[in-house]
Amino acid sequence: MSTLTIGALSTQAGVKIPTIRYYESIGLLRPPSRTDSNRRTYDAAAVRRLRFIRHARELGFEVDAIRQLLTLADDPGQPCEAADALARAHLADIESKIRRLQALRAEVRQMVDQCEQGEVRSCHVIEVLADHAHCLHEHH
Amino acid sequence: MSTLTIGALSTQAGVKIPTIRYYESIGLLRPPSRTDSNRRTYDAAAVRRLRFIRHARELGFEVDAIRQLLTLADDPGQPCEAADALARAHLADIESKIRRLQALRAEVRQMVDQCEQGEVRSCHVIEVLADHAHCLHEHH
DNA sequence: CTTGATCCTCCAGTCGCTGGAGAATGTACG
DNA sequence: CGTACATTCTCCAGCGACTGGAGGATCAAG
Ligand SMILES: [Zn+2]
Ligand SMILES: [Zn+2]
Ligand SMILES: [Zn+2]
Ligand SMILES: [Zn+2]
Repeated sequence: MSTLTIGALSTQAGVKIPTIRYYESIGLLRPPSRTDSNRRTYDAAAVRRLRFIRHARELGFEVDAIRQLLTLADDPGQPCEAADALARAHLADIESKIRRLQALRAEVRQMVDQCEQGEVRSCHVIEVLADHAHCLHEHH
Repeated sequence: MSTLTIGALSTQAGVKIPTIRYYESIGLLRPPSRTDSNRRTYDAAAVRRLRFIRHARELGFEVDAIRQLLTLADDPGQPCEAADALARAHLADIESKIRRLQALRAEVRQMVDQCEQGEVRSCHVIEVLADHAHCLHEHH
């Protein structure tokens, strides 16, 4: 029955100690048992749960989505529709972020490319920023 | 000499009133003159400056970079090197964000595609989240 | 027994806004 | 001139997802 200190959990899951406490405070991690001197003690299930959370965060899922995914993961008999819907929504979100960034990249690239390394007075970077009419696309 | 109320400035520049006050508080906009009853009064230069700020924000520049860009724009005789460096740095930032998002897209797409709409027990979405070893790439 | 590592709680800061409370003006209409 | 409504003022709290510091308690090793 190996129990872990918060420091050991932190190392095993690759999550900083204040972040672990933060996850507990927002209800992502259940409050663990405590020693007589009030220190948190974790078990192997907590490591799995925290790794799940960290991995989902690395993949860009928001905390609220992770909360729902954890609820589903806790109940393996259910249909996985809801989980897949969350993942698809996240995918759509990523794709829209990519599109936006690609549009920005085009604008900023053009600014940079057209600069002739002269005075600020005639610098294309400053000109474009001062007037959206110089942009390639109507909307950003 | 037409002076503008904060509401008129807000309309002309497309920036909300609390945001204008916020920009003033962080030193992006200079404190404007005031009426006898303490209301802010703006001129045409303020409209240009605020439009510049808003456009730079839309293009993703951070406030700190905008502060530097404004300082440069105020001094048109200087070489534009610094402005271009800021723009290039921003471009590099956008590009790295795009790369990261494309990696995430690949992972999440794979999760979604491999789901067979069964039980949570065997759902690929949940499996991948629980174990990074299922991921396509080592690092996210 | 002392030192240094680890842990506890609480609170403030990050970034770029956004919005609400409560009070003071400004403007328009009758 | 009064009244109603719109606009503005300042101050402060909240978003999301942490991060880190202060100040104090406790643990493990020599
Ligand atoms: Zn230039
Ligand atoms: Zn533009
Ligand atoms: Zn599934
Ligand atoms: Zn992974």
